[in-house]
Amino acid sequence: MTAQRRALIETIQEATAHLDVASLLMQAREREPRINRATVYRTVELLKGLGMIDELDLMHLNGEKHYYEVKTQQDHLHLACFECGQIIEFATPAFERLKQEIAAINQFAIQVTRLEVGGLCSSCAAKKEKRLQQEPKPGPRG
Amino acid sequence: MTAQRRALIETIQEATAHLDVASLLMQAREREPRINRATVYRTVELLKGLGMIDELDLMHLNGEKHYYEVKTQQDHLHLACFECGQIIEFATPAFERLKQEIAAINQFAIQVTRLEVGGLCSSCAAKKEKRLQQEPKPGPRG
DNA sequence: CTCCAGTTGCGAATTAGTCGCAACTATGCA
DNA sequence: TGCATAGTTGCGACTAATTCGCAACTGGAG
Ligand SMILES: [Mn+2]
Ligand SMILES: [Mn+2]
Ligand SMILES: [Zn+2]
Ligand SMILES: [Zn+2]
Repeated sequence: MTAQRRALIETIQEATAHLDVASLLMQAREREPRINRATVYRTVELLKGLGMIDELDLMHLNGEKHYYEVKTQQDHLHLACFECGQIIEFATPAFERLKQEIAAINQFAIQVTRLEVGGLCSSCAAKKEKRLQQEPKPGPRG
Repeated sequence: MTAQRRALIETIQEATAHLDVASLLMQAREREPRINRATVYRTVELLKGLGMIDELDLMHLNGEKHYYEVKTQQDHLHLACFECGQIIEFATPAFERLKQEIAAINQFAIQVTRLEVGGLCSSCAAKKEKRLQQEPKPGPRG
């Protein structure tokens, strides 16, 4: 257990947002300035393997980065709004049941699950609805 | 509708495996040699936006690429075995119900869903089980 | 047949992620 | 305490994935 790993783990655990590698590096450096980018990548792989963190795409709303978050007791899924970029987190027993069904039917020993949903949040859907009413003839780009 | 787009769409539709951009480019070139890598990226973005294809990570078992497949009537999920690399596809009404619940509770207009699961397939789980029995004291890398 | 909005190829640029290796350090042991 | 060393790190160069600007091209409407 090195100072670098401690800083990275604490940063992820106390983070309020989903962190990509660049943000993770910057924030971890506030705790421990001697951290290198390569160490972040290596540690993230390590923690993924240990099942301590999950990796997310968040629908690639902001480029091709990956995001990381602590793995908590109950898995949650992520809803990403294509319009406003908002990320909604959501957990439900139905998801837990689905995982059990997947494991049972396929005889598969689940270690990680990742459910990401893209679409429009309620307010953005409402805005788009209103726009369509005002402009009944759709333009060439919908 | 250009020859390039036609070739790319047909290639994805008739593909038997999940295609990354490099494979997609190679296979599409067999139909239409005048295709450039940039066009593949641009077309893939287009088709994603139109909801004609889905993008997958497949747990990044083979590097950081993304994979593409035609979007069919019923969404299916992907199970990736960390040991042998096998990808299992699976569809179930429970997943469809979960999506409806997500949309209803969050008032979210779903356009894309992506459920990926990582773990061990049944045969790899059995092998690991046997290995543990023969070697009761676990090594430092479990 | 003409025209042009939209698409493409090209090649360079950017960005994310990886790697080899020498220097360093946590940790178990004398 | 100090030593040995397995494992970790920083560095910097590298690879791979993706994006971009722009001039040339083309599908298809008229
Ligand atoms: Mn989250
Ligand atoms: Mn990804
Ligand atoms: Zn929104
Ligand atoms: Zn397997």
